[in-house]
Amino acid sequence: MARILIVEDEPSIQELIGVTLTRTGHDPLRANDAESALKLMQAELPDLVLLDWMLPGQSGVDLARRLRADDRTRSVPIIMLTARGDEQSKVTGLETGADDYVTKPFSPRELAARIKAVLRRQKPQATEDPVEIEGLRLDPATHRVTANGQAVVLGPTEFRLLHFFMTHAERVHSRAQLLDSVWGDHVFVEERTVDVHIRRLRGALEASGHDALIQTVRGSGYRLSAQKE
Amino acid sequence: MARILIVEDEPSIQELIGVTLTRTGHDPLRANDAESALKLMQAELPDLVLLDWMLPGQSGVDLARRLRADDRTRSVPIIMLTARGDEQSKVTGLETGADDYVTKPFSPRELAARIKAVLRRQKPQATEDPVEIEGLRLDPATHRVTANGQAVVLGPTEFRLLHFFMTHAERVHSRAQLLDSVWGDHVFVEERTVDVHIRRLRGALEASGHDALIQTVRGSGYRLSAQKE
DNA sequence: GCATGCCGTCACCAAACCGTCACCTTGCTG
DNA sequence: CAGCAAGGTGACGGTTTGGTGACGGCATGC
Repeated sequence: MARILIVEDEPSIQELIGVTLTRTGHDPLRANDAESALKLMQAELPDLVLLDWMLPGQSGVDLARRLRADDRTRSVPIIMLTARGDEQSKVTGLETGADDYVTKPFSPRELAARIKAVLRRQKPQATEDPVEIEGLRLDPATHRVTANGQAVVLGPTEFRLLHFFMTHAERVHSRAQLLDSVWGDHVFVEERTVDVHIRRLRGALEASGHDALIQTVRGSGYRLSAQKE
Repeated sequence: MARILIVEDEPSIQELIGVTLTRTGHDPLRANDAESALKLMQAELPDLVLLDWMLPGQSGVDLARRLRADDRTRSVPIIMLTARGDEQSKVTGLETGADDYVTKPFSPRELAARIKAVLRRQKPQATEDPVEIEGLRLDPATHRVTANGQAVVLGPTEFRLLHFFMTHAERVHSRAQLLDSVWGDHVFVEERTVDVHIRRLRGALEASGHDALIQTVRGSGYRLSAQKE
């Protein structure tokens, strides 16, 4: 149903993705590098872009930036394919404005699920643009969050956690969802680990003057909310 | 809880997995090779398959491919057990359609965690839409009920109870029906417990300005109604 | 090698929530 | 209007859930 552009230089992976997409009722377009991807998009905008982190010539990150900088392509959601375990790239990737990440090696089912989720999330659109809430500002380059001139340094995990909250504010997220979105697929940690990071993040935010930004919804999870209740 | 099929020719490992599964509240089925596994699945589909990479006769990889090629078994998630940790076999494993892999030797804890993760991903979030009625707005995404701009915090049970009332408004529900729908059919609690929760819910709604929304029908049960009578 | 920082896990504590009961109020029936 | 049945309500332990401090492991940098 949906037109999905695959930008991936490795033929076998491109093929695997293509088959998966077709089987789940999508319409795959293929490109091997950034240039041909751009050319394809000139003709008609796809509904979603699957973008490999590493590409020959221009990297996937650069391409993502270009897509985000162009008014015409800004609204097209992007899912990044990245090798796993690279903390730095995960954080850098946040700058590019990708909507989701899938770490290689990935399962076709996992990929399909995330595509579905991103496409569904498109409809309400409206917000979830840049990261700008409550005077909070995230700086991916330095892992810092500045608030009221007060800057606090966060650990990588807390940084990604806060970033996720800021791009999905007001909604309640279960520990499972947070593990999925912030820690990533294929990682196995206890759900209670989320609690601890929430606590550390709260501590950091508090130190920067913001209080009670992250609320607990008993039995359901956590939420970042602008208004205290 | 979940029926999990173990396909593993080594008895000691099969036993270890079986114990682990039972301990984590699952229901293990066992098969020693691909053929008996297929036969077992003919009878009833399991919720998940734990598949050894190496099997006598037909390898686990082949079995995975066969399961993925068959419409009937395609939806069953697969976790691969592989002896070697090398990246290549992991990639291959996922290409065959496995949802995750665990490398031997594995810790029972890791296995349990991955099973949980895969099963969790199977049923995605129930993406419930907000329900709105008579100035009341109940939004599962934020887990909030707002009335006239006033947000009220509810406990989990009260939340489910109100949700049920709002999606089944204007009808009278007996305590038995409410226990069935809100608490679940396998829970054993006194019917009078419903009364108490009704009271708590009424209190919360009253605090938000809404009064007499939930009416008592003597001898029959309760009803949520827009117009007061 | 040693120090540092981050992370995941655990043990323990506090608070929230829940089911039940006892007792009171309401409403129906004769 | 007496008597009874059904529902309302406040209180109380028990259980579950989340908060928090501490600890060991691992990686990184010196």
